[in-house]
Amino acid sequence: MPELPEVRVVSKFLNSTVKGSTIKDIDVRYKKMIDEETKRKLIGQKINKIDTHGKYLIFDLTDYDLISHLRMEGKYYIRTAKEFDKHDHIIFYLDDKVLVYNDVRKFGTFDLRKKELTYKTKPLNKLASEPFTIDEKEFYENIKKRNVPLKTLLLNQEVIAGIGNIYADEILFLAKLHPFKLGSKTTFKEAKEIIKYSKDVLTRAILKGGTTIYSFKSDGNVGYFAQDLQVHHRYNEPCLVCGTLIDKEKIGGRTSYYCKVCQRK
DNA sequence: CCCGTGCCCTGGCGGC
DNA sequence: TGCCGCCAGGGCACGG
Repeated sequence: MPELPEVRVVSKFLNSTVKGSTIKDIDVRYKKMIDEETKRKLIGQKINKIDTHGKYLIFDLTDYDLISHLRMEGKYYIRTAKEFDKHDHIIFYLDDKVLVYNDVRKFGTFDLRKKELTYKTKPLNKLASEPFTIDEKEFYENIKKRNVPLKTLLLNQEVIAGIGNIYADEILFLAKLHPFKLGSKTTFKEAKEIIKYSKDVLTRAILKGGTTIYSFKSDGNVGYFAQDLQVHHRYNEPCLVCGTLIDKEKIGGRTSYYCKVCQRK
């Protein structure tokens, strides 16, 4: 599931392949994904660049911003084969190549906004800052008043942007904080540790091309951060710090992995 | 306002 | 081998 590092990798790929291209036509093969009016507005738009915010990709077009969220399995690739894959849902016919959006689960979303409304309307209006730019004090005050587990707060994009299930587990493990620890019980020092390790993990993941678990691929190449994961998906394997077997539990509906000895409540 | 639950969707896997 | 049921996951609507 693409999180901030994977989305950065995808945007780098898109900037290197479709920046400067113009959308000549679009084939919407899964109608629910892009409506007719949006499709009409997109045709003729030039792609100036592709930005990211958290897990969102933002195509900076001539008159609009196209906000793309990959959710679990969305991916972009430049079409080379003649045949479609059954999960190719949107085909962007650019002036010089064909860009394909492929998504097995069909969970990905597209939102088109006039530029002045991009950050004033859904889905970006309530989005928090990324760990790299978030104000520590503000983050602390925010989680301090919440009676919910840290794991849930890290996954809340209105609290901090870009962290998903995999990196949330890694961050809490490195910060030695129990995923069930409540935001309200967290100290300023601990909040700062969370930010510090968020930046650390995400930066290292970006450098490795992201994490490839399940079926995430940016452009046919895999990311290599999976081998660096210290707790996620390591149920019943020894903790790399103390040897205790890693626990697995659902928190807020999300499977969470943690070391009950190293991570304090 | 705050928090928890269920839904969207499909492939993969365990169980029989 | 085949089929069924369940699980995975991000964000949002909805309900208490």
